[in-house]
Amino acid sequence: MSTTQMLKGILDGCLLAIIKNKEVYGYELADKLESYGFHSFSEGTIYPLLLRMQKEELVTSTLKKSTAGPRRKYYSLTAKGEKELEMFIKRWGDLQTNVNNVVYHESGTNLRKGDETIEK
Amino acid sequence: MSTTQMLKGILDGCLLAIIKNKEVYGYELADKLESYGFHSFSEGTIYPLLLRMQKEELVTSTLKKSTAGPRRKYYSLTAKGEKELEMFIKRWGDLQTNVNNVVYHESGTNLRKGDETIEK
DNA sequence: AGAAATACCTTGTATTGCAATATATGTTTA
DNA sequence: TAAACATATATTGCAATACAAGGTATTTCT
Repeated sequence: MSTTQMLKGILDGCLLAIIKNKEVYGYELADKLESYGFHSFSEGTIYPLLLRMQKEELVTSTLKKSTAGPRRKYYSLTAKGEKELEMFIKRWGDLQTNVNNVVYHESGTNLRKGDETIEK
Repeated sequence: MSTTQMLKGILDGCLLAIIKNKEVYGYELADKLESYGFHSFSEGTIYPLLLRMQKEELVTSTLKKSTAGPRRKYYSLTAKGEKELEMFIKRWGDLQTNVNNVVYHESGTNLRKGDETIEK
């Protein structure tokens, strides 16, 4: 049981959320994720994921010149990608609810996690 | 991206939490998880997981007669299992914080659980 | 005896995070 | 000029794990 395993299938949604917020390029995403609290991600994780998401038409990419270094491939969400992000957020909310139900021994009928505000 | 993928590495912790709460047998766990809000789980998921956790000495098992059907293998947490559960709960808390940070575009500086200092 | 429900286990497959490695571009420094 | 370094993308192979499919054994009910 490791953090790596717990991330499976969740990282996609995180990337979609970041890309929706602002056009980003792959190499940038590791730092971006770190700023959100994650440990930095391997490029061997991020690039294959981006290529897969592009193949699935969730994102599009455009090459742009960099101020320093080779060209960057910037990613944007497609309409399909936005839809996928919405579904991810719903599934993520359900997962949080259910796991917290288990951990704190509550029944699954009450406690809706959907519409609460995030407190700091 | 599916719910299946999002469960990877999380189901172990859920089973540990359920077993800690009350001695249970494998076949019972599918229903148990459903009562907590999950869709029911395949036995092909649960049994290998229980065997693995026993091999790792996180749980112990004892066979008991059933009122109807073959004997049931009841599982209990070991001390090591309780420790593992605690670590899971911490990792799960961190994961929730970080993913919610990403989804709602907050910075990761105010960690809810970790209290760990982030270097660099 | 036969059928159905209960209960456990094994095998093979698909998915995915990641280390290791490769390749290419631009800047800085000796 | 060349060497060194940082930036940036991509590929390969491995490990972990949820799960469908299939199998075995026990008890109860007709």
